[in-house]
Amino acid sequence: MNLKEKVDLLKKKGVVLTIQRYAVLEYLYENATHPTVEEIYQGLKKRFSTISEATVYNTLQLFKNHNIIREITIEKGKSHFDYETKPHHHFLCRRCGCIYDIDVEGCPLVGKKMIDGHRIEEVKPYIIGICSECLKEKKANEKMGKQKGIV
Amino acid sequence: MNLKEKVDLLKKKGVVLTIQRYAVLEYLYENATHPTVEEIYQGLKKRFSTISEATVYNTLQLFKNHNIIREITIEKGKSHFDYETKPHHHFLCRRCGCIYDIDVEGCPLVGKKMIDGHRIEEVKPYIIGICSECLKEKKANEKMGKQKGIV
DNA sequence: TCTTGACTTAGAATAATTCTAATGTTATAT
DNA sequence: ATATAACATTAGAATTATTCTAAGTCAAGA
Repeated sequence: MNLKEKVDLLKKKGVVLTIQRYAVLEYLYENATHPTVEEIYQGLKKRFSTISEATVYNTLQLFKNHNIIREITIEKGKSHFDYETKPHHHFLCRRCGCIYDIDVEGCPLVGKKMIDGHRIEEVKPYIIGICSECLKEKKANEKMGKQKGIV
Repeated sequence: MNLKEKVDLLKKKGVVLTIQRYAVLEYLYENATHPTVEEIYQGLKKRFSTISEATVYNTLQLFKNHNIIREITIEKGKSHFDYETKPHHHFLCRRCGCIYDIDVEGCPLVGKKMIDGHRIEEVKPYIIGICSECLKEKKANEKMGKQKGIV
């Protein structure tokens, strides 16, 4: 869904789109890197010097409740936010901290409504490891004999 | 793996099993409810009045690094710990906060080593919703006309 | 214009976790 | 058996992410 469609959807739901709220949504749209609250806050402060962290928190919570964005909490104590709401997996690189979107073919949970008698509302499949970029680097370093292995 | 097997495994790895460390492992073995650090700490304080939260944190970290236990972080800012290390899914009830173990048949990620060029080390599939117990309660309340629906 | 209610702000409060420095314990080599 | 070094534990301080609070700001309708 593009930015305009989400804005229209929010308006239809009766959500007041203040300048700060629009800026948060726009930031997420333009930064598909799954930013944290702090990153969003720092990014917006450049344009809105008086914006407060509480507003960023409130706005993200508001959008989340309207299913306009998704919250990702792979590492404890740090929330990331995703403009994309279609179900997909996330890969966290333990080395560089980057989060990648992953499409897993044939996940039996996608579209499932119930499991073991429990009602499914949301599925958050997180994968943790070392990303392709870091693997490349590791290999290069080993060739040069600089590091014996990062692991 | 039972308690004795894990204790032996730790000893073989050269980990000193102090009385506090053993107590943490035993607590997890006896409480399969995915307790938080606070719950473990409070539980152990009854027997070891001087145990410190830092020790619980350190010990859990130590066990985790040796793949003796697993850490679960579904909700942001709260870690739960699991004695069971075999790959399985977790279901969090948004209403009562309980965490259930789930066996998902045919998950294409189980046993997979690589995805999109990234190296997989751990898979954490979290499912969020309303558990069967809470669904029952909800239904009962609706019948009695007490609540219109909890959602 | 005035009022009302919702939004934003700055800073305080809270909660989970980590750090620190002092103390206690254990294992090893003599 | 003892000294020593290495490691573990403790209590409390510090840090970090998040939420709360109270005051100020803004916008829409009477």
